[in-house]
Amino acid sequence: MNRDTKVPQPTLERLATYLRYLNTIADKDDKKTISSADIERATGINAAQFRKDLSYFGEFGRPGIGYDVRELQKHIARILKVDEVQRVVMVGAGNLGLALLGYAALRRHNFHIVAVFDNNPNKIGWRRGDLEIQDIQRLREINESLRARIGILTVPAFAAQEVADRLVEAGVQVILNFAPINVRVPKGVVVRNVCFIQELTVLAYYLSADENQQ
Amino acid sequence: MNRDTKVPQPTLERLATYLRYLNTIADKDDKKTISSADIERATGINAAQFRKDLSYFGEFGRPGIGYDVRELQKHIARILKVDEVQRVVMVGAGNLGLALLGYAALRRHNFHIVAVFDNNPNKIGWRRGDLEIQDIQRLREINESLRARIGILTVPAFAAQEVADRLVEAGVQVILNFAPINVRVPKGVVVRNVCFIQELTVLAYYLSADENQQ
DNA sequence: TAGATTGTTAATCGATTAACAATC
DNA sequence: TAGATTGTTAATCGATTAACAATC
Repeated sequence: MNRDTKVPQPTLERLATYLRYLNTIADKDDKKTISSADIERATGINAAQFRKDLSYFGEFGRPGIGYDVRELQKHIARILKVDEVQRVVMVGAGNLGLALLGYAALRRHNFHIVAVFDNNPNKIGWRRGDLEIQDIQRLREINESLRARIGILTVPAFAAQEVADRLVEAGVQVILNFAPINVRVPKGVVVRNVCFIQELTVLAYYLSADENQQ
Repeated sequence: MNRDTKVPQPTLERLATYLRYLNTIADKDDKKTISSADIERATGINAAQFRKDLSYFGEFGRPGIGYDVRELQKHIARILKVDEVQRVVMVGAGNLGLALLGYAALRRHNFHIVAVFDNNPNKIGWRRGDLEIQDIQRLREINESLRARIGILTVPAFAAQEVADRLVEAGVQVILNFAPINVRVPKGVVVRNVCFIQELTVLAYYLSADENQQ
């Protein structure tokens, strides 16, 4: 065990990967038990790495046997706090925001979008499923009762910082930011950025040199 | 300089970040020149890190002076191969795919989506802007003339592997995968995964312990 | 008991950063 | 010349992985 050591970011990302994999096999329950070597085969992540990652949180396996699939699944879900519903507020009801609203997998993974905000008067009042797009001005007020602690930011870059400030003010503790800009937040608030363009840009580097011809 | 050493993945990601920042300041041309210390202030990335990152590709600055903003911008764009139009094919015309099609920033960054495919007969034939959704069966044939080398995968997880195979077969060299699954590809093909759920899951870890109350 | 597999320590690897001579 | 800032080397830091005693 390893408590009080800060958990490395890559460990958390891998935990999410293990969990995703466990989710896919937990239903077809041909296998009750799984070894770190199995995990390596399935995910490509080194078996020792897997054991080390878990060691930050406790001992979940049995020497000679392996790990009980269901149990491990529950443990990791618990560690990552996705074992119960997490309420999410979204700001930005553009193309991307609306697409995310329609993304059923979110709810399946316990992330429930409980409110959507925008500043465009033409959009405010629209319904989308069982949600009504609300005025961003009312974010704080409305989240007082909703108490969502996760925010999703799908506004244009120029508006991102201001909206991030509002989210923090409304009690949001972690933010998933789709705007291509680094927002500043107070200590204690965690931001992760998702940026397609950046991903595509990294990929473009790997294109072979002969660009347009061939 | 550092040629022939393999460029670390984090370096490429940071290059994309520098470029994004340079893009934002290149227009307001109050500053002609920028130092690594300026970069650190703006992006949070260590100044030595910045200089080291560039050193993999050449010498772009002048001691005592710094870097010419425009020049540096051009150099990095060139390194990342985003200095000219890159054609992109997309497979999967669901919520997410259609949202990406409407994402103007893509084109602004030289990524041109030149074709969209789906396997749903109800969708095939639809128009979206100047693109018509085409039958996935025709991917290879159509890309023979389009010669896109970047693929975007926005299909459900269960279909992702098969579609990835088709993309590779059609000459795609790099894939941006939005499906929550690790697709296997031949050596030489590069895949990057974008997975909201995974990002949200990592974020959930950082939520303070008292979950639903308060 | 013999075989399998864990959890953890120690060794390795790679990435980050400080320091500084070179140079504008 | 003095001050600023680069490019690169060397030191530091942290993450990955191999090895193995403990244990089912």
